[in-house]
Amino acid sequence: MSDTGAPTGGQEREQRKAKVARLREMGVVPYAYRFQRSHSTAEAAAREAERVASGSPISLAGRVMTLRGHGHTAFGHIKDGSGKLQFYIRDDEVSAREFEIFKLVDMGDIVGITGTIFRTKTGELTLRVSSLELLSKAINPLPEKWHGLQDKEQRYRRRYVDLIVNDDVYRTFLARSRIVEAVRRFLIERGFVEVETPILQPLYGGALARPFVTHHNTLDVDLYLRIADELYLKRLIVGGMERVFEFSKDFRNEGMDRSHNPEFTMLECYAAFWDYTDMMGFVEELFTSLAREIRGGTTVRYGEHEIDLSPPWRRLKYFDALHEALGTDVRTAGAEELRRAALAHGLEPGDAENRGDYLDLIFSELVEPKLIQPTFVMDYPVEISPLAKIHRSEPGVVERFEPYIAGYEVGNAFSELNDPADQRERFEAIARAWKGGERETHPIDEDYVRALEYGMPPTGGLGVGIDRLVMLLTDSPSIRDVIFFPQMRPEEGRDKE
RNA sequence: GGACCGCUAGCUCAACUGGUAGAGCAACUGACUCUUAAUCAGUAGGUUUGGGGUUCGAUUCCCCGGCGGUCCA
Repeated sequence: MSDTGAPTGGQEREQRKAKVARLREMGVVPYAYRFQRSHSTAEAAAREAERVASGSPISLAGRVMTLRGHGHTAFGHIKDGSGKLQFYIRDDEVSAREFEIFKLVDMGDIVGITGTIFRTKTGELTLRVSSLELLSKAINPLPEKWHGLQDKEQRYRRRYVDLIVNDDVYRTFLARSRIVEAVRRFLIERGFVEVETPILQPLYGGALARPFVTHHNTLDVDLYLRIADELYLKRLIVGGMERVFEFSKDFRNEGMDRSHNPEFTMLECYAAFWDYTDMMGFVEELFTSLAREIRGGTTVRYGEHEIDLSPPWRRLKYFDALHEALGTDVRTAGAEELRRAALAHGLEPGDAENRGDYLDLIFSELVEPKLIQPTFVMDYPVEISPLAKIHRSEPGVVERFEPYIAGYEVGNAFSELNDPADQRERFEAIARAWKGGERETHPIDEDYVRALEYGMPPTGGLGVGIDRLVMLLTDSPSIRDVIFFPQMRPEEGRDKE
C-alpha cells in the first residue's frame, strides 16, 4: 500500500481534490502562509457588549465544523483552540470572488474570517463576515457531527481526528498539560531543581522490570532504555544537588492494559535531609493542591467513587493490611506458609517462587482493590524494596510507602538507603533471588554503590506515575485516554506472506 | 499468553432461522437572504477486516489469519 492517505472517504476525497483544482484555477492558493487574527473565538465572545457597540471588525481563524447554506447566505461554526463561534455570510456583504471561494469551502476546512459581532434573532452570538480567506483545504472528511468518532481503534490511531471531533478528549489533554505544569511549579516553589538524566543507560535499575535493549554502533555496546531514573537522581544528591526532580519517560518491555503503556511518564523527586514521613506530608500537599487547581476542590469523582483527597490520609502498615486480609499475621511467615495462605484464599500462585512474590500476590489481590480512599501503605518487607532504608525501629521492614487511590498505586517513596555496604548486600540478595528463574537478571550497579561510598545525605525520595495521576484527575478509565498516541500494533498487520 | 466481544458506505449503526446489503449524517445536483441535528426535491456511494471451506446461494455457518476492545494470567 503506497498511498499513505488511503483509507478514508473514497469519492468524497476525489470531490475535494477537484475543488482544490478549481480553486487553483481561480488563482487561489488553498494552503495559505499566514493569517493575522485579532482574537480567539473565546476572546470574541468575551466583553460582548462593547464589541457589539463598537462595531469594529475582528478577525478569527478556525476549522469549519458546521455549514448551513441558504442560497444567498449561509451559517456555520468555526472552532479554534478556545472554542466555537457561529458565522454568518451573505453574498451581498463579501466580494463576488470571496463568495465563490466560500462555495468551495467544506466542513473541516480551515478559514480566516473578518467581520463584526452581533446576535441573531434567536440569540446566538455570531460573526457577520465581511471577508473570508481559505487557509487550508481538508481532503479527508470529518466524522459525523453528532456521534463523532466512536471507534476506539481509530481514535487512538488518528488522535488528531479524535481531538477535532471529541471536545472532552481535547479537554483531557489540556488538563494533562496543566497538571504537569502545576506539579513542576509546586516543586520549583519548594526549591527543587529540574534535571535531565540519561534515557540510554548502560545498566538498567531503579525498578524491577524488563527493559528495551538497543545498540550503540560507535561504542558497539548494548544500551537499555531506562526503566527508572532513580539511581541517577540520587547520584545528583550525592553531588550536592539537594532537591532535584525529573519528569522521566520510562520504558518497560512488559504487557499493556488499562493502566500500563510500554512508555509512560514518571515524576521522581528527591530531597536531602528528608525521610519518608516528610514525603508523606509532601504527597498530601501535592495532591490536594493539584485537585484544587484542576478540579476546583479536594473531592474528586473517579468512576463510581467519590474520593476525598483532603489530609490526613489513612496510614496503613503493610503487614497490618495483610493481617486484616488473611486473618493471620504473616510478618515472619516464610514462602511456604505464604503459599498456603494464598491458596487458602483462592489465589493462583502462577509463577510466584519466593517470599516476596507471595507477599506481592496476596497484597495486590486482597488488599489493593479495597484501597479506594487515599491510603499510605507503609513499611514494606525488605525483600521487595532493595533501595529503601531499613526501618529505624521495626525489623524486617523498610521505611517505604506507596500512596493508593481508587485501587491504584499512584506513587512510591522511601527513606533512601544511603549505607553503601547495605546497598551492596541488597543488590546481591536481589540478584540471588532472581537468578535461575525465568526472569531477567538484575545487574548490580557498581558505580551507584561507589557514589554512595562518597556519602549521600539522608534523603527522602518519591516517584509519582503521571499517567495515573492524570487518569485520576480527569476521571479517565484507561491510560490510553491520557496518552496522545498509545502503543498500537502497526496498522498494516504484521505477517502478510 | 488465555477467554469473550467487535470489525458492514467517509462517520454512526441496521440487515430474522443462510435468499440479490439498508438508514441517518456527510457528499453531489437543484431550490432557498437570520439558520442552528436548517428545510424541500433528486443523485451517487460497498471486494460486508483478509484468506479458505460448506452450500444452488454466505454479511450471516465452519476453519485459519489481521487489528481493536474487555476481562483474566
